[in-house]
Amino acid sequence: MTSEKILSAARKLFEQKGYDNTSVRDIATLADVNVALINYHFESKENLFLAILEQSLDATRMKLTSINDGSDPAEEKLRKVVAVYAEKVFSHCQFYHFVQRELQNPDRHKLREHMTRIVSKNNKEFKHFIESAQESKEFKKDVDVDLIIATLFGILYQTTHEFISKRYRKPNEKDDAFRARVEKFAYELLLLQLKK
Amino acid sequence: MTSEKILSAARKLFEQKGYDNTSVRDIATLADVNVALINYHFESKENLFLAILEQSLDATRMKLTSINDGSDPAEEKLRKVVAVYAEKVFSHCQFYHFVQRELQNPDRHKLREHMTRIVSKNNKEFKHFIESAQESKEFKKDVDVDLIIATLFGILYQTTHEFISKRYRKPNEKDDAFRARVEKFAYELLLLQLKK
DNA sequence: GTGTATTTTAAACGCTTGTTTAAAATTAAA
DNA sequence: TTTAATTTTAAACAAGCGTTTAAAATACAC
Repeated sequence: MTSEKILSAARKLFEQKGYDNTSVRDIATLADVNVALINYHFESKENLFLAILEQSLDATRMKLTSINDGSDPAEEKLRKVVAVYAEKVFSHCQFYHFVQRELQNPDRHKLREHMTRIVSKNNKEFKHFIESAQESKEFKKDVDVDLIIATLFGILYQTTHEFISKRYRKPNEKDDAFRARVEKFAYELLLLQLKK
Repeated sequence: MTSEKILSAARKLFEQKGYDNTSVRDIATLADVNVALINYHFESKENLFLAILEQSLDATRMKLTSINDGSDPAEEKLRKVVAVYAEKVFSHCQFYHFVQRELQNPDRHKLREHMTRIVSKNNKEFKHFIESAQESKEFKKDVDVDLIIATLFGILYQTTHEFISKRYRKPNEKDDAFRARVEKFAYELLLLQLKK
């Protein structure tokens, strides 16, 4: 019970403000528990964060695997994969931006190492999807798979920056309309690169 | 003299470690000056950062304007614009990643407001380039200009994440070879979207 | 009900942060 | 050389951080 309260408060705050800007006291206040309980249940702030990250990325990977294992044509699988990532990034954009940024912080060795390990499992699943669609000759072979994956993430992360959302958003465009536009744009751009 | 020493030390550290992870004492040590001199010359850490950001973005904007004012065909201008941004982002990737991230931190109002103002001047210059190439009928009209710009930044930021560089990089690929690959990929992808 | 483990609490610890202070040193002007 | 203004210094300030402690409260087994 206490652990769950801490986890959910911490997830909310990490997503909103990132790791550095979230203090354990913030978390304790929102979770309505004593500060010391965070260290009692999770040993450290770092451990708490890794627990949350692992939960989140595991859920994503399960979705990817299930798409991969399905019998859709590659085009439809691609659409679904893009949708999964768009959902993830748009719903928790600050959190994922933080993950991205923290991954290149040369200081926090341990945190970074652990994060890289978790993240790369998911990337592998994505790459596997494209490569098997290439083997079944649904996608072109002469493409830079890695840079295509980077392009998708790049578009999603870039458009979810709050300031850029406003800038790149059409006037009076609603959140979900904007997300749909980005999703469609990314899907079509990727398909144009991949489809034979 | 002292101001310059502080500026150059601060630029180096902000680029390496971001804003939060750079303390004024770090800066003072590297610049070999007393800590108090930072506040004496720049009033605050925040002001110091903004001074550096402004310098850097002004230089970029000048390059963009000069490309815009040149007489190259739109295709060549695009290649040059991509090169300018690739140079900027690859050479100072941690710094720009931090700027991106900090721009969406809802806490630091003042810093964010000031940064947005500086950044948006540069984005406007970029958009202006594409739109004038559309008017001269060198580029297609029915494209989502904002999302195309977002795509370029997205690719550059994404591929410069240190951990992703390693992941997306071909085995044994050198830094400059990787950058050239990304630059070419981005240029061709954008051209494919824009060219008639 | 008694005794043992687990959980929670308030308080403090040690450290780092950006900034300020007031005196000392340096520079420039008269 | 004297005076005033500028720059540099060491020290301290106040606030925030993650974490630890030792006692109090609660839960659970026998």
